Amino acid sequence: MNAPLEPPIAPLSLTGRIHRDIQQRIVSGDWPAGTRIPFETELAGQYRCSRMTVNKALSALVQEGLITRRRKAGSFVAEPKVEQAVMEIQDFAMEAARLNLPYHHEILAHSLKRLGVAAARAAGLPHGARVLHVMCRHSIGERPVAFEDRLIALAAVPAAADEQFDLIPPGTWLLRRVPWSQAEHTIRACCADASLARVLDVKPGEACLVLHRRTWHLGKPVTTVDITYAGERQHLVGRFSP
Amino acid sequence: MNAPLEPPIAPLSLTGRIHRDIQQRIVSGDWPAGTRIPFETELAGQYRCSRMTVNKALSALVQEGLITRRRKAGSFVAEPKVEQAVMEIQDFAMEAARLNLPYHHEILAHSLKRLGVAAARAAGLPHGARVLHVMCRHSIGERPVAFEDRLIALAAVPAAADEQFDLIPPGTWLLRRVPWSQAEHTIRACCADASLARVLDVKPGEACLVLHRRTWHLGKPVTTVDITYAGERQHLVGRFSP
DNA sequence: GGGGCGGATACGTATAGACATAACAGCACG
DNA sequence: CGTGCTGTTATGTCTATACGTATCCGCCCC
Repeated sequence: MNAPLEPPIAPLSLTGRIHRDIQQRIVSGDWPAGTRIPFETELAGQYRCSRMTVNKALSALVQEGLITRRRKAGSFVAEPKVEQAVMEIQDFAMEAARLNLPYHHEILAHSLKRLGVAAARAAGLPHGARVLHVMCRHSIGERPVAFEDRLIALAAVPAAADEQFDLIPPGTWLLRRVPWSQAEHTIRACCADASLARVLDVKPGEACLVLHRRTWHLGKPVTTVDITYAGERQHLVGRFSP
Repeated sequence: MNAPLEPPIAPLSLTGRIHRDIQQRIVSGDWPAGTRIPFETELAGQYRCSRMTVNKALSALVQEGLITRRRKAGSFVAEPKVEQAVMEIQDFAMEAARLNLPYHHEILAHSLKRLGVAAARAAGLPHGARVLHVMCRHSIGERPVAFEDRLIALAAVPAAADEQFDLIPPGTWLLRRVPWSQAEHTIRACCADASLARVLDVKPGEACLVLHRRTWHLGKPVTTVDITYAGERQHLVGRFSP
């Protein structure tokens, strides 16, 4: 069922054509939300194919959230879930490569500790949990672009205790080694205080973007990170379709 | 094929079980990226079902981006596209309902105009295009939560010219009436200047989150909006899985 | 008039079989 | 030695059929 996702150079399969035709009529506004689309049997007649072929196309549209289906009632164009957007979080190294500038990071702090009560609650970890605390600055060219403040739960990632992160930044290291099954993002704005301003080379009081991310694996916390982007030089971008 | 997305209260179909089993092994890290998953015929044997049944489950996994398939070679666990996150943008009215507080909005400005050169470029519209310019404040309870500054291209949405937006805020109105096929988000931080501080009831200089969204329909711009969230009271949250 | 019942309907799921196609592997021939 | 042919294999696609099941709609009876 990946045909409709690929460039339509290859001659589309029948299922793919049905899928594309209906998708076009929906996104073009031809069939607004709530429209009842033809029954499986009707479509099967129109395309001179079996009901299963139509069914595969419609099932794919359900999976994409474009239609909903009810027994006996029929298939209907779904309400657009516009409030969901695919947000692409920047990878600093990639961003630097795109700008043709060198990327580097510096480890500012690196310590093993046990969490106090307040810190444990903030991180969603049990009181006294052993964690690795890493602080790190990312730079593109000569300008700092972000400050990263991260806790890694050693219960979930024991190997992190032996890692210095001097060659690979902690985010990249974790992505490569640890699977994750759930995550949560929070994005907010804050004003840079004196120490943050110094680290990021911005004026004190300048607005910064803070991305807070918590990651779990099979219900157990893996890592908690605050990434503070340097002032108005940085922003997050996302492009998406319904 | 929507079974695996629903709560598993209903007894899962065979296709759904195969789907879930494989999905679990992938997200659990049991089968890391690149692992070849059993052939369709093998799985059909294991589950004592026909190849079509397995095929439907695997097709759904392809659509979700969890696996890739190559003829003759087999099916493989895909590289995780971790940098994609589903970001849920808050709907003010819904947020207010959740807090059991009244929501209301006020139209602060409402004018028909033609775009100057600079404004047209910023909005991605042709110079001289007729637009509706609306500014609006959203409040939950008695506190303002966001300031909305929106341009609506009348070429794409002629009906907007006759709408006062006094009952329905412009964002909601557009969502209900106009289909869209592409959008772009930019999130950045800014410091509130004097007028913004007054509108949002925050201290001048306080950091605010700005969500800039441009929407197209069939390649033609529909609307451009800046939503400025009131200081540190507001933030964006997203929860997601690989 | 209204409430319950049953039939018709449209989707949900699964089967078995068929042929097409891409790709790999091994063999043979130049 | 490498190049091309061919057979095997796994997926891709489609058909025809079957039965389950939720739901709608209209009929009938009270």
